[in-house]
Amino acid sequence: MSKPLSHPYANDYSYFNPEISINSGQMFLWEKHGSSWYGIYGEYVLKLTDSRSTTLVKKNEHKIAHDNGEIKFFSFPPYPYWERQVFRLDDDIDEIFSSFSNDVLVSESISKYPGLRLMRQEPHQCMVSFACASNTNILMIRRMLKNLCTRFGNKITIDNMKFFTFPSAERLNRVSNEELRLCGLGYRTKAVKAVAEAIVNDSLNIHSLLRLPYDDAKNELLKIHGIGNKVADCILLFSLDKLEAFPIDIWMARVLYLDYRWLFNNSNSNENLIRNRKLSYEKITAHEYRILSKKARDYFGKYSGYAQQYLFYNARQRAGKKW
DNA sequence: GTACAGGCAGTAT
DNA sequence: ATACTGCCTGTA
Repeated sequence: MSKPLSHPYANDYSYFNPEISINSGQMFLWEKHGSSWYGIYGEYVLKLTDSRSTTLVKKNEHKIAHDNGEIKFFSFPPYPYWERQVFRLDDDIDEIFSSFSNDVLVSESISKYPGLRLMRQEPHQCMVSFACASNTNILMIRRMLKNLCTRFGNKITIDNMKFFTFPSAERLNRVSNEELRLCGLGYRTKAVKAVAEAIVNDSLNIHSLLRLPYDDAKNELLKIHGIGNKVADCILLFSLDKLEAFPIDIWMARVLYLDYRWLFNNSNSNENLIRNRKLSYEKITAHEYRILSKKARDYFGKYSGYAQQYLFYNARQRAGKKW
């Protein structure tokens, strides 16, 4: 599944920072207890303990998937070397970073937030998560997803704490719309149901989506009710290995309009687009999305998604947001 | 009360 | 093709 680690930091986990990566808004179901993070990854509960800040690492009855020096990685059930998969340690981070060396803001953000990385999510969970993400805020998304897990997931006790795995597509597809709605999904109920149904009847096949090129995979996703441009790009970037995806939410639109205005100065029609925008609080139209997306992806290149993550995090920090 | 939050689909131009 | 509008829900 994962390539062997070949870059210079292959055995040095200090170059990525789980704390900042988990907290950068791309993931929803991770919680910190003590010096450990616990994350829901489909049917798994992942745990990492940063023993750099503590002298004692608590031994427990769960299988140690991997123990690599300063940060210890566990999972239940066992999932050996999940950190390589989830934290994308198979990416050539030096090549990725150097591809942005001409861009001041991304380069600054890379050195300003050391250890921030993209994370690779479980695809079904990622699809449902972002199907819940339209027109709401991150706290609400977390709540909806936690509700889905506690109602329909499996309970696993770790370190005397209860965790609930993410409900499978089969399970969600069997659940009635009324039951789903009780999780606080509102009108997103239909979207979640559509995702679950598409996976169960195989009109969405994760294996083939992984193999398809970006555009084709995106077109498949867009056929699902509740999945539009932004949600599709999030799914492609965060779970289907399409690093050229560049999700544009309201925050990224602000970044593009404020910090990358010059990108749109070439053509007159794009000038109008910018001038007509009152300020950066309007919702993004489909037309706008297409133009912004093309410009950004042409400019940032095949690792656009990484640039997006740094710019997004920087914009949120700049605004003093704490999720 | 009412504005707002990591968009989207349906409908009208 | 592009623009306009309503929408679940909880919080400020």
